[in-house]
Amino acid sequence: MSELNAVPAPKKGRPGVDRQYVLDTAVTAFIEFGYDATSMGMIAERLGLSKAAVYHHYPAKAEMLGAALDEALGGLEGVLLEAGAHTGSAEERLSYVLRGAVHILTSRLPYVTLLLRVRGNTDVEREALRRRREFDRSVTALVAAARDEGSVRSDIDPRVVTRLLFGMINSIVEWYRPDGPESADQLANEVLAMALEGLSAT
Amino acid sequence: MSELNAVPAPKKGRPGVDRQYVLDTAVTAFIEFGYDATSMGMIAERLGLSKAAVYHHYPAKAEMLGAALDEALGGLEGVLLEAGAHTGSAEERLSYVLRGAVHILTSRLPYVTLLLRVRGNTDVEREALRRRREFDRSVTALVAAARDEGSVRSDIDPRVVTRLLFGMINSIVEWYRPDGPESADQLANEVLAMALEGLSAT
DNA sequence: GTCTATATTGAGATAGAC
DNA sequence: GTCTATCTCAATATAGAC
Repeated sequence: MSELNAVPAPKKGRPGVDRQYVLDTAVTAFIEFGYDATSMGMIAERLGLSKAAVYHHYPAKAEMLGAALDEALGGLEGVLLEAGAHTGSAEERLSYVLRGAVHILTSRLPYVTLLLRVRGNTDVEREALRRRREFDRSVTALVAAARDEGSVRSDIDPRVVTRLLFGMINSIVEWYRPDGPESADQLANEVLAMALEGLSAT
Repeated sequence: MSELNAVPAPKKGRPGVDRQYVLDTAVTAFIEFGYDATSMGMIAERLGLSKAAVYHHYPAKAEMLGAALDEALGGLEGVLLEAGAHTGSAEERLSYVLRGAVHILTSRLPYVTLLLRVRGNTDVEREALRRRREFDRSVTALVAAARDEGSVRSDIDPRVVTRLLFGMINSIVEWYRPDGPESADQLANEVLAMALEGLSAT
């Protein structure tokens, strides 16, 4: 994955920008102003280009969104695949998924941020929501398996548990900053601790 | 507070709609399509009125948003005031706030949903964010007090704890439906259990 | 690969009649 | 309290030159 907010257009040869740089600039603006409120003119201005030049790289605003959402979903689906390859207990696989989700969330922060704001008003958004629901279903199955093992509390519906867990995890995008005082690993440890053991003093 | 999605314009005398009905119709649309993507024309259409008639009730689209956000923030600030009036331990006051937040969230669901999507691009939104941050600060202080009491874990920064707690709580707006199988009280119990005790089987 | 210029659509908001 | 008609502005997207 590329660095977002990188220095201007790190290209050799001809001046101008590449697709990735256009995408990251657009994503940054989408997050700042919201997707709808971000005009192609604003993206063009940030790139130092005309609107028409932006359309040369992406044929529509919605395709930029689609490319960004695919980065986020691909990462999360990858974590699930890796967890499925493990041979340990359901609890171990669940922990792996939760930690992996935090990792994807921090390493692909802008893309996941965008994914979590999608509401499903266009085809691109609906397809992203479909993949996200599929991810949720898989995690819910893992929670149910861990409950059947006896390693996870059984007094709350696995669907509710999963939603609350990912409510906690996903909220990280609201405040985590890669240049902040906290490393991604440290954050993942704290999130796992809160999720597994809760708030109360032991 | 009024019922959202109520039956059409429950009014006596002249036909026509009142401010509250206009607001609730607008809020429902804002949630469905996003604030920016919702046009005054769409709101008018749902009301069975012309755009001009909508402007008779609210002088601007932003004022509808402001009124909705005030409903949400007023509720949360009220919980904080009530908690401050209690004389118990910090832990008890914190539990009261968490439970009260879940209650406001479910009883004023559309307004809180809107609040949680605000990004701060207009004056109305920035003012709402300011009040929300103030609320967060108060809760963080309560978490710190509970930690000093020894009732809350001390290995994680109170600010991180507060953010994760409200990440979990706020995520309820993404899936809770008042007509669903779960009562608001039952949900509050489950959320408190997950927040305090965590996921692991005891 | 980038530009200027423009076609086209729809937005928020207002005027003034009924 | 509601309407029709309209103003003004900005959006997405395209045409065609360089």
